[in-house]
Formats: sequence, C-alpha cells, structure tokens
Amino acid sequence: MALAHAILALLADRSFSGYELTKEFEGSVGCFWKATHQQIYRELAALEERRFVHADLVAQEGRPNKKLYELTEAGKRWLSEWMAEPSEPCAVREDMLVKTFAGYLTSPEVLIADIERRKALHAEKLAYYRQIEREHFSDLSAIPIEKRFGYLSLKRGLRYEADWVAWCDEAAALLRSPSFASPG
Amino acid sequence: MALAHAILALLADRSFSGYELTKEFEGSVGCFWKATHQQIYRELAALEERRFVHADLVAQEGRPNKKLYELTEAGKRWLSEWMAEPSEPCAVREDMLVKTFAGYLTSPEVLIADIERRKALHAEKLAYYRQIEREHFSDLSAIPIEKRFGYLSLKRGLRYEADWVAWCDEAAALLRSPSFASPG
DNA sequence: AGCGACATGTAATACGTTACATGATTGG
DNA sequence: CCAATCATGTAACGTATTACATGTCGCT
Repeated sequence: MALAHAILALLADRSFSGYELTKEFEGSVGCFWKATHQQIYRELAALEERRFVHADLVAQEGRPNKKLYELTEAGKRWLSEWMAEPSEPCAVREDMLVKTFAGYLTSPEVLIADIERRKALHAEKLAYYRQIEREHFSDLSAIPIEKRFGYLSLKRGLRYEADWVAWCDEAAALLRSPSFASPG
Repeated sequence: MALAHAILALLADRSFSGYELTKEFEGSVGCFWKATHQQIYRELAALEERRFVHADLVAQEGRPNKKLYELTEAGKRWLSEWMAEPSEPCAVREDMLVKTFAGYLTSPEVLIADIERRKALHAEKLAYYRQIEREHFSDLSAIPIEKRFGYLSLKRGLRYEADWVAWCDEAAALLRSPSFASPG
C-alpha cells in the first residue's frame, strides 16, 4: 500500500490530476518511486473511496477536462501516522546482476556491451538530477522549508545514479582485465 | 519472468533444492535478487513444466527427503539467450524517500530516528558482504573462472550498501543543520 | 492529414506478499 | 519438552505490468 503514500505525499503540497501525477512519477519523483498511469488512476479511485482524497472536476478550454485530486484531512492524518512507522529497504531485483553472476555462460563482450548501455542510462539520469539540483536547490535558504525536504530524496537519487555509473566502469574494467580472460 | 532467470542462473553452477535456493536468496544472492520460499517453489514447478529444470527426489537420512533441481539443456539454452538481451534498471520504490520528501509533515527527530535505523541495517549488510568478499574473493586468480563472475555482482552489493550508509549520514546531518530547523 | 501532448480509463495476466499448513530431526 | 533447522507446499489477496481503448486540441 505504499504507492498510496507516495501519491498522498505529492498531494500534501498541492492538488494534482492523475495525468499530472503520472508526469511527476516520470520526472524527479522517479528517483524514489516508479508508477504507471494505470496504477495511479486505480490507486486514486481507491483513495477516493477511502475518503483520503477528494476529486474536483475542472473544466478546461482547449484541452480535455480533468479531475483535480486534493488531500482530505483524513488523508493527511493517515499519511502523518505512516510517516512515524519504520521504513524497510525496497526489494532489489537486478537483471543486470543476474547476468554478471552467470556471466561465464556468455562472452565478456556481450556483458560489457550491456554494462556500457546501462552506464549511459544512469549517466543520463544523473545529468537530469543534477540539472534539477542546479535549478531548484542551488540555494536552500531561498526556498520554502516544505520544498527543502525534496532535496534529501533527490540527493539519494544523485548518489544512486552516480554509484551505478561507477560500478559500470569498475565491472567493465574487471571484465577486460586478465582475471576474466576467456580461458580462465 | 526474471525470477525464473535468477533461479536458472544459480542452477547453472550446480543442483539445488527449493529450500537450498531459498537460503541462497537470503544470503549473498540477496544483494541482487529477493524472493521468498513460496515464490521459489511456485517458479520451480513452472520451470519444470516448461522442461527448463528437472527434479530428482533425493532420499536423506536423519532429515526430510528433498527434490534436487538440475538445469536441463533447454533451460541452459533459454538462459543463454536471455543473457544477450538488454537489461533494464529495476524499479525503485523507497518508502524512506517518500518520507524525506514529505518530511515537513513530521518532526526532524522522527525522520532522523528512521534514518539511523536504516543506516544500521545497511551497515550490517555491508559488513556481511565484506565478509564474503574476504572469505571468497580475496584472491581471484585462486578460484575457478565461473565463480569469479559472482564477484562483479557482489561488488554492486558492496557499493549499494556503502552508498546507503553515506546517504543516511548526509541526510541526518542536513536535517540537523540550520536549513532544516523547524521554523524555516 | 498526422503527430504529440493532454486526459482518462478497462481487462487480463503476471508476479509478490501474507497467512495457513504439515511433519521429521537435532540440540539445549 | 521446546525451539530451531530442514523440507515442501496451498490458498487468498494485493500489487504491477501489458495490452487495449477512446477522444480532443494545437501544430506543422
């Protein structure tokens, strides 16, 4: 039930439509939570039924109407209570590491190609998070306190992507070293 | 269907029972894949139906009998083919970072307590992985080439845990700094 | 005329989590 | 005698993924 909390955490700041929430999860929020639009619409419906959010239909000109969801008092209470509970590490399920683990079943070249691909992906995300850091968090004292907390989460994203890039370099270098030369 | 590949990757080295596989996923394999015994038994049954593994009933003295699963040729082929496909980053869903994101809804003390708890968890895993590194990978040239690949995956686990510990320190320090003092 | 952004959904399937369920043996 | 380890499963439920589905508007 943690997607629910992620959505409520966004709605604590301001109202969002399902579409807007989806965009948030595709952007910087993606550094700590991943969700598709289908999950979000389903969860919003469930949250509305539990009265943790309330939807307002907003008529728009020049574009489709939207449902703006706002956090209710009950929703805010539920979220605050959850904040005090201990949080567990998320489950890691990394295809890439299954492949390195059984890497002797393929050629080093195949592994290295995949590692380089991953490196590019993580480098791109890292650049994106650095841009957000520059644009939104270059002067913490200049932004309202509620917004400052987002920097803590972003910092984890920055570390995570930088660390993946570093591992990719390390792993590729090892695979190219004599220790992993084909004959063994 | 990636749990299937993780299981086959383990079976590529030697045969395992469901119980033994569960132990592996709780141990060092846990640095890149998480699975419960229920998932494993279900997946083994599915893999057997697809003829990617074959079960041998092994009678034991002094303990319950077990089913030893071995990789079939078809299973090995299927695994090898999968190795060449590009691998995507796994989905991050971090409760902890939802909490820091909306941290203004609770007190810094509550957040810091949770962060310190997480730090202890990650430090413990880091120590465990370091122990495995010392015991199994201190001299790469002394171990058979197939086993060396496991070190690449372990290195990612070492990085991951160390990076979390570092973030916990960074985040706790920030929360104790004037930038996050309650009044804003 | 077609593409991309806006906007919201259903349905089917796959996968993960939690609870329930059993039973032998070993060591304290 | 009780708890822990070995050993394997079923059932119910919750969550995630993938495919399908629709329609507007603005721009080129």
